[in-house]
Amino acid sequence: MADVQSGENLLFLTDEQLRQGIEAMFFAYRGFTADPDLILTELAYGRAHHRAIHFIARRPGTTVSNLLSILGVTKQSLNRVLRTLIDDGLVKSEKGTIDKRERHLTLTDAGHALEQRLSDSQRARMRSAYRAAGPTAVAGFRQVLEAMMDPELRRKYRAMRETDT
Amino acid sequence: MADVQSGENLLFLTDEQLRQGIEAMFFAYRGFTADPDLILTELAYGRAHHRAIHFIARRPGTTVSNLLSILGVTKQSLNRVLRTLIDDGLVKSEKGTIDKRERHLTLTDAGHALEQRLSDSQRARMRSAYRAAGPTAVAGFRQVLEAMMDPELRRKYRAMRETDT
DNA sequence: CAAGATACGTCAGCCTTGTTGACATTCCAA
DNA sequence: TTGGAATGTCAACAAGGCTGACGTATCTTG
Repeated sequence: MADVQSGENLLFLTDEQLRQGIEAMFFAYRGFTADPDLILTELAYGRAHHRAIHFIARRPGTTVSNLLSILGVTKQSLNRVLRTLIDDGLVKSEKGTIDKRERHLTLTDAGHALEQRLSDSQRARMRSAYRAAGPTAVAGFRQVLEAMMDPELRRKYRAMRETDT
Repeated sequence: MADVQSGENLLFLTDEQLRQGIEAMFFAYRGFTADPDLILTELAYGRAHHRAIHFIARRPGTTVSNLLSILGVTKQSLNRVLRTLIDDGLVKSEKGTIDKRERHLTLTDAGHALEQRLSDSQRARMRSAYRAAGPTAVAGFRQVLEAMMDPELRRKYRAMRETDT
């Protein structure tokens, strides 16, 4: 009985099941990025710009180094992207008043407009996937994704949730 | 009553919930690729090599054009990767016997060895995430991911599952 | 059989986005 | 006042996408 039970419960841990999960992640991520990518291409931006815009929108006034720790890229890489966004008038960078070394990043009106377009398109797909799968599935989806993150990123992810739901 | 019910059922569709799902995908995908990336870096390969190896292992004897349709890249891009894998003796390319225009791709022993290393490391994380979240969550995870795919890729994903579970 | 389509390879060049390394500036804090 | 942190920037490089063009077998079809 214990054998049968554990056998049944662990079926989802076979190598085959795991591999299917891996492939599902691969294919789903393509869908996940497909819609914003269309908009970005049209504007000669890339995913890096999207990511920066997303997290600046999420945390207005965030600093460069905070953004770096979330995105996990080098400052040179981020800076190149920020440079174009600032020059194009989508992002505003302001010296900190408390700590004047820091730059606080916010979206301009144009930045907000683009952010809205991008996240609308991405949310549309998410919404239809959520709707198709239902609330229980969505809860499971979130649980597995969270368990898959590196601890450090999970911490950041959760912190981002708490502060402003 | 109908209002309350639909309100409750649709809570998982608020913009905030959707955005959290989007961020979860972003952070989880980083974890998803982190472990194989370590191995690949050490061998001077990239994710593109991993993807090719994965799907060749999954479908031994697959053709170049089939791989192209799964990976969604240009033949030039794939060819660059395949070239190095063939030259390094990880992949074997053989003219088709029925249609001699086709090249059938298989892994060599060395190719299998690397594939094993890569997928072991990726499955380990998957397994621990699955274990932490439990079977119900995993079912939901898979459902949402499938619903998120482009229809064409969902077709390919399902086809890959059916043929050899 | 001739003509067109298909599968594949390859050359050349371009872009985005990541990397390392080096160096300057500004400013906080001990 | 001095070390270190936060930021910006220059330069060079690589992976891995892309387009366009061209060539060569090999099927397929009229």
